[in-house]
Amino acid sequence: MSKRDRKRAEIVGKLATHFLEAGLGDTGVRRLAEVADTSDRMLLYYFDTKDEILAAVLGEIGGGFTDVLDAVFGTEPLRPADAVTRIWAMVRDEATAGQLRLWLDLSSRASRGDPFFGAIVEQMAEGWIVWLSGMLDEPDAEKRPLAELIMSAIDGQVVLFPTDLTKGDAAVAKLQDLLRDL
Amino acid sequence: MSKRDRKRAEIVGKLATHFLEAGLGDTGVRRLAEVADTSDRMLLYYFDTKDEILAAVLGEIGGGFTDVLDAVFGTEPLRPADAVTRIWAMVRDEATAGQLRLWLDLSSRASRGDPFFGAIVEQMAEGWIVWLSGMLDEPDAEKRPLAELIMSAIDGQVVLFPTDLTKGDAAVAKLQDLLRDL
DNA sequence: TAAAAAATGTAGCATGTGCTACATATCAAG
DNA sequence: CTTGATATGTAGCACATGCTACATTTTTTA
Repeated sequence: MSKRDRKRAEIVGKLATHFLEAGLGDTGVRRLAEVADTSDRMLLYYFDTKDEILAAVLGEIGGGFTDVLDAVFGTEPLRPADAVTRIWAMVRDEATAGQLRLWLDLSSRASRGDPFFGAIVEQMAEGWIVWLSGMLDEPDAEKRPLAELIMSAIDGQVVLFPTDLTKGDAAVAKLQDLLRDL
Repeated sequence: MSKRDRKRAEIVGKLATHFLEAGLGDTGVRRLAEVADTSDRMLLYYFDTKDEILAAVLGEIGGGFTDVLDAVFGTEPLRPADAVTRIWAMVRDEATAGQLRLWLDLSSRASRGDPFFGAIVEQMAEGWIVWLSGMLDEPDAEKRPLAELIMSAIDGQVVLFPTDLTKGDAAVAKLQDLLRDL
């Protein structure tokens, strides 16, 4: 691995950690440089453009995310209601909150028409959905719509109650009720 | 009402309309001035600061929001699956898309801890939920959790598929399936 | 060890931002 | 009509943005 590649990986790692903790926030190159313990000059030496930096970092976050999921969950099949229990517990956990905040940030930028963020969100959403639908103990034809419903209901809590996720408990419980009859 | 107050109201009105149609987007003073048919010089003559402008506009939007909902829908009771049909149609409509985009914007800012945006989102979320639960033809105890679930599932589509809401059709259909057995 | 290549610092450009100083124009009150 | 307040245009400041030109140091290679 060339020095360039190592440096890029190091920078991406530091920025990914920071974004997960602090949300997307200020993405100015001078600020990114601070976070990565280098100078803006060097950032733009190792990367061609600011967008390339963000793409690399968000790609890393998106890619590493399903690993996290696999680590937190097993890979054994789950009944839908149980999957909801697990995912909701994870989302409610403060350690995961940064990722959700980040997700909201990305989506809102994507929905403003920014094609760069649009592509990233699409990729991440697909990752979540494929992962979850693979775990569901249901007929194949039902897996994907169910996974999409569960993911959207969970994400919806973040939109609806961004300042206090506990308010989402009732809706999630209701979803589990409905899913238990499957 | 002084001329100053009238001018302020006029500006706030134009900006609110624009934000509801186009999302928060570019909030630079020069752009806001264009939208409000005036100059940046005049915007900052009638308002002390850019933040004061945004506060006034978002306050206006938050306050008048349930009126918009009542105007679009009637007030007759609906079975949950039918409510989903109507709301989803409304959200899928391009004319409403801006409101959702705006909501996403506000939520993402709120989730970063900004108390001003937090309050607005809370107000809007509560408005939607109360409005929807009032329309549901269900036992009282079930109304609110159901309304929250429906709203969150719909909002979740916007987070999951910000660039192409049609992808949310399958999940919404699944939700309707589950609700039909109630 | 000399030459070539890679890495890094310094300074700055062009554009965009929120906001303001200053000069005028318009209008109401005496 | 004069005068003072209100309203509006023109120009620009100070700072932030992504990015780059140029010089210099450090490392690699022959």
